[in-house]
Formats: sequence, structure tokens, C-alpha cells
Amino acid sequence: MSVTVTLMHVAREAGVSPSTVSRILNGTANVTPDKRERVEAVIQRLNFTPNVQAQALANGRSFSVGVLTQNISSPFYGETLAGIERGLEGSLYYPLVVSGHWQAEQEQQALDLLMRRRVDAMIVLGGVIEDEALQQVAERVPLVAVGRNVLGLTERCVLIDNREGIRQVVRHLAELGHREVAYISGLETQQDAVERREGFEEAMRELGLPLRPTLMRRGDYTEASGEQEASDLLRSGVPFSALVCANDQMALGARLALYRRGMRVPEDVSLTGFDDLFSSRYTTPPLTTVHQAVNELGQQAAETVLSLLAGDLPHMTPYVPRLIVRESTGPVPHPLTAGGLLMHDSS
Amino acid sequence: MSVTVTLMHVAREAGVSPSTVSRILNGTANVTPDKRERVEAVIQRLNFTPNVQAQALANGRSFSVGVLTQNISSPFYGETLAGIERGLEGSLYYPLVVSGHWQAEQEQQALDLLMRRRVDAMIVLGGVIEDEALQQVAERVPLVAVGRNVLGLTERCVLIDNREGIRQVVRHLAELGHREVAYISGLETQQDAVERREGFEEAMRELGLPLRPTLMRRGDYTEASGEQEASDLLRSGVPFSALVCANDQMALGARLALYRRGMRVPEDVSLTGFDDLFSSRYTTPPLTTVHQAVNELGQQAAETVLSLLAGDLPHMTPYVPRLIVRESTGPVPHPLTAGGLLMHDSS
DNA sequence: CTGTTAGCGCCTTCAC
DNA sequence: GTGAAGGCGCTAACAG
Repeated sequence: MSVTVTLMHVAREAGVSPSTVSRILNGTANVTPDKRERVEAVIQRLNFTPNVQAQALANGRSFSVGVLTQNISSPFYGETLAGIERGLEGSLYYPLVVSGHWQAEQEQQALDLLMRRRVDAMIVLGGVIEDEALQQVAERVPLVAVGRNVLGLTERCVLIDNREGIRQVVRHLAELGHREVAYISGLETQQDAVERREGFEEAMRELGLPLRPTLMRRGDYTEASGEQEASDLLRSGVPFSALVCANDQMALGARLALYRRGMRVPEDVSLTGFDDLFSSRYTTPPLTTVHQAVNELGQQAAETVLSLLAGDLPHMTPYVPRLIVRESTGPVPHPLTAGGLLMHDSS
Repeated sequence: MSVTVTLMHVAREAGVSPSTVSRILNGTANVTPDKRERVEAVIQRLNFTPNVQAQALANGRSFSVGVLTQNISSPFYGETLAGIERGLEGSLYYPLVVSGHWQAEQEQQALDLLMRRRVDAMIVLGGVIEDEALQQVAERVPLVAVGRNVLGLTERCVLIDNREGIRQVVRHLAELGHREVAYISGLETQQDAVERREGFEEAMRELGLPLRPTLMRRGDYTEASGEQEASDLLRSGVPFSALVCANDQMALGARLALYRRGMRVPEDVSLTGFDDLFSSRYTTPPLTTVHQAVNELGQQAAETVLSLLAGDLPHMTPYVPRLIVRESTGPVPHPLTAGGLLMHDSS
């Protein structure tokens, strides 16, 4: 394609030295107005844009921050990325994102790729890679983790109180009179899935509700697994009046399973999620869930990185999720075993 | 942070010249086995990774392809990005993505940013920026557009036959006996929204169905607008037995409006979308929609860019979308005006 | 204020 | 096969 025009070209064309052009570009020093004008005109005319690679090399900074995400197309991480994008906006920094797909090996490759690109900082979203690998990265550049605690870097982690989130859900259901509560867990190789399940169990105990192994299922955070586990649950015949899912996506899948069985939400079964994805406001009925402000978390991570880069030592405030009661939860159907559940179950 | 180790360090440590190390790194020439071993050992020990910025500068290529997307968190573009990521996998290239948010100005800034980063190629997803700006970019690097026709670059555009997609929807509804069909259009600053609406109108005419201005609404592709327009439609009292939405997100919003009015889908109203987002498989009921294989489109775009970069002249095959009939469409309720619709409408 | 001089880290001729 | 030298495009002292 056409030859790329360099700062050198501009300098020659404007009859000044390269450094002058550079100074104008970066506002590094004062330049006589007429020279400035001349140079700027040439820049316009030649459509010159500085080569970031070269700037990076000369500056020793790439002006980019690496983002290790897991699945770029997941609604959850998508919103986090949007938040990061927003948080970085206006700064000179730009996010380089790579997906790790929840596979330690791929995550390691992603980190390597980003380090080769000499990112100035790193943001890590979840993942299953060992803490050690992240600590190693953290030795070279400032690192902030979201939704994951990294040993020795806790003060650089934007954490969510998963236990508290689920607890709010259980409390809400208890207040509505539910006792037989089923639970579909997420992929327990992920920290948050474990925390949520444990939080559920703790809350049930605290509130004096029965914790039945037969009502505890294990999904993998996907819609498909939510559907699968929910329909297993229904087929099993063990009665329950509420179904708590470890995330919104599984709740969506579970919703479909209930629909297929002709079970109404919330008349027959109350259903809850976790994350408050944007689309959960539009499920039928709108989903009661735990709000995470994923977007804000991303933004906060970005801002933290920026201040780290600026040499400050920001301190993270742990994020407290909050229950959003919408329409997928309601009072227990009267005689549980005879009414709501079993009646429809046999229809 | 710790000093970054360079190729120079490796060379010294291994007792060879920098060029030798470079050759080993790139397999550019043969090197004596023992030197190779020595160097590789040092690379390991020092944990050396080449600086991509420097390589880029020396090579004149950055090994990155720019991606101009609109909204990184939208499920639609998210899936496209995942496809691009997949398509680029295994190549040396890496995607740099920036969002334009459907604003010409921001899109232009995004393009500038990417050109400054000296991307070797560009993939454009939708957008409202003028063709001219894209042509200008295309003069400097290979460019591929997805879901958008760019004047003079048509053979570099991965296009979707939107008219045909909507036509299939209308035909399907006609076969089910629907005559009074409402339509919610997308943001008509976008080409595809116009094509879909026009396709709808054409198909209605062809099939001899009435085209009522009062049943034509204009949304903006968001869930909120779908809800808004659908509820307006219901409030207006004009009877209809089917509602066609220009995308899945608006269909989701419309679904909620119908739910609020106590209208059943598909018993009272048939509902359709367009795009076949992953989550549309899990709406209640699962949504009849037009499949776009967004993921594959992204992948195809990436592969095209790669072969362009390799010097080939690939040829794009226009993409024909296909109707996916799920459960949100059904036969017309018996006497339309008396039965299904108005009865519920007045409840 | 501004031009000259060195690099930043790597690759690539060019000789040996 | 391998080292030396020059350059990619830009910035940052250093002298004027």
C-alpha cells in the first residue's frame, strides 16, 4: 500500500528538525507559533499519525494495558470489558484483550502474548490459572484482578462478596416462606462458584432451612447446564418451591426447563440468579437476582490500574453486591407437596 | 519494576552475537546446534521474550489487525469478536479492538487510534461512519467489512441478505395464517435496519398481506425500545396476531411488554426476531428468528484478512441467513379481532 | 527556542 | 555459519 509518512517527512517538509515536530506532537516544550503552524499544516496535509510502536520503543512504555478475560462473547465478561474501556477512556492507555477460555494453558499463553507486547499493566478477569503465574506477572507490571483473589496480591483484587450475595437471596426466599430450596452451583473450579455454594449452605443453616443433598446440583455456569440440572431436578420428583442458581445464565436455562414442564414462575416455583446481566431485566418474568455492577467493577479496575501507573497506591473497597427483587420470586404455593409443585409436575 | 531483559542480554550471556540470537528466534538461518542450545538455555533462564514493539518497528509490520466494533458488550458483536479471535488463532496476528458506539466521530477516532498503532489490516463491524473514511483506510491497509456494504469495496464485504431473511419470516407467518402483522424496525441510520424493513414491506406485498402504517413502528435495536414500541402497539388497540422485530434484542423487550399485558406467546401473538443470538434459544418460549451465524461471519472476516495479508485475493460468498422456527410462532388465534387479541387486550 | 546526537530492541544485509 | 553495521520511527538529553 502507500508509503507511510513519518515524523522525518513532516520535519523536512516543514523545514524544521524532527525534534521540533516531536515537541509539538507531545507538547514537551514551547515552539514558536509560526513553526508550530507550519508543522501542523504539514501534518494535516500529509495525514501524518505518529507510529505508536516507535513511541513505545523510545519511551519504554507501550501505553497499553493487557486484559486477560475468559470469554469475549460472554455477556458477563462483555460488560466488564465495556467498563474497562470506559475506565481507560481519556487516558493515553488502551486495552489489549485476550481470552483464556477458562483453561490454564490458554491463560498462560495469553499472559505471554501480552507480556511480549510489553503491556504497561495487566487486568485479570477470573480464570483458573495458578496464583503463582499471576504473581510472576505482577513482579513486572502493576496487576489488578477482578472477581478473584490472588495470594499475596489481595489488595490489588476487586473482590465481590459472593457469600453475602447469596445470603441475601436465601433470606429473601425465607421471608417469602420458602423452605425447600434447590440450588444449582457453578463450575467449582472457579472460586466464586465455591463461595456462592458455601454461602448458600451457610445461609440455609443459619435460617434453619433444610439442606437436602438431593436438591443440590452442579452446573457449569452455562444456560445449557442450567436447563439440564433443572430438568433433572424436576424429574427426580423431590419437591421444592424455589430454585437458586449460581448465575443468571443458568437461571435462564432453568427457566426453560420449568417452562417445558408447564411450571409457572413464580406461582409454582420461585427462581433466582446471580450477576444481574443486562438481559435479566427482560426475561419472562424479569429475574430476581444479585446485582454485581460488572460494568462498574471493570471501570474500577481500569481506574485502579491508571493510578497504579501514575505511581499512587490506591486501595480497593470490597464490593458488596445487592439483591434486586424482580418478578421471578413470590410466596410459596400453599400446600407445597400437594399444590403448586406436585400438581403441575404430574400434568 | 524489574529490568526487562533484551535480546542483547541473551547474546552476551550466551557468548554470541545478537544476530545469532535473532536468527534462532525466527529460524531465519541455520545455527550450530551447540550455540542454539546455549542460547535457548539462556532464554529460558532469563525468561526472555522478544519485544513485539521492536520487532514491529524493524519488520515494518505490527502483526495486529484492527477491529472496529460498535459495542463490545453487545451479545451480537461479542459473538462476532469471538469468531474473529478464532479466525486469527494460530496466525501470528492479533486483534486490537475498539468500540465506535454507533457514533461517526467515535468511529473515526477509533480508526485513527488503530492506524496509529499501525495495524496491518482492518476489520469493520457495522457502524455509521461514511464510506469515504473507510475507503481512506483501505488505501493504506487491507480492509474487510462485516454486515455493511462499503462503496467501492463491495468485494471486501461480508454481507448478509437481510431482505431474504425477513422474507422467510413473513412467509412463515403467512403459512400459519397470519395477516395482521406488526413490525418494529431497528435504528434506520444503519443499513441493515433499512434493508430489513424494506424486505418486510416487500414480502408483505408479495404475499398479498395488508401493510398498515399503524402497525409499523421504529425502535433502535435495544431491548428497551422493543418493549416501548410493543407496548405502544398494544395500547393503540389496532389488532395484530404477529409481531416481527428487526432483531432479537427488541423481540426480547417486546416479549416483556406482551407478558405485562397478559398476552401469551404464541397462543395470542406470534413473535419473531432476527440474529439468533445465543440466548434466544432460552427465551420463554424459545424464539423463532433468523440465524446469522455471527460467529462464523467473524471467523470468515478474519480468514479473509489473513489471506489478503498473505497476498491472495479471496472472494467472499454472500451469506444467506436462514429461518429458525422455534416456539414463539404458531397459528393465528381463531377470530382474530374477537378472540385472541382483543379479548386479552381488554383484560 | 531549536538542531544535533544517541539510543530504545530488534532485524537484515554484507562481508568474512 | 556468524559477527558488524545500519536502520525502523520516535524521544530525550545536550549543546547552542
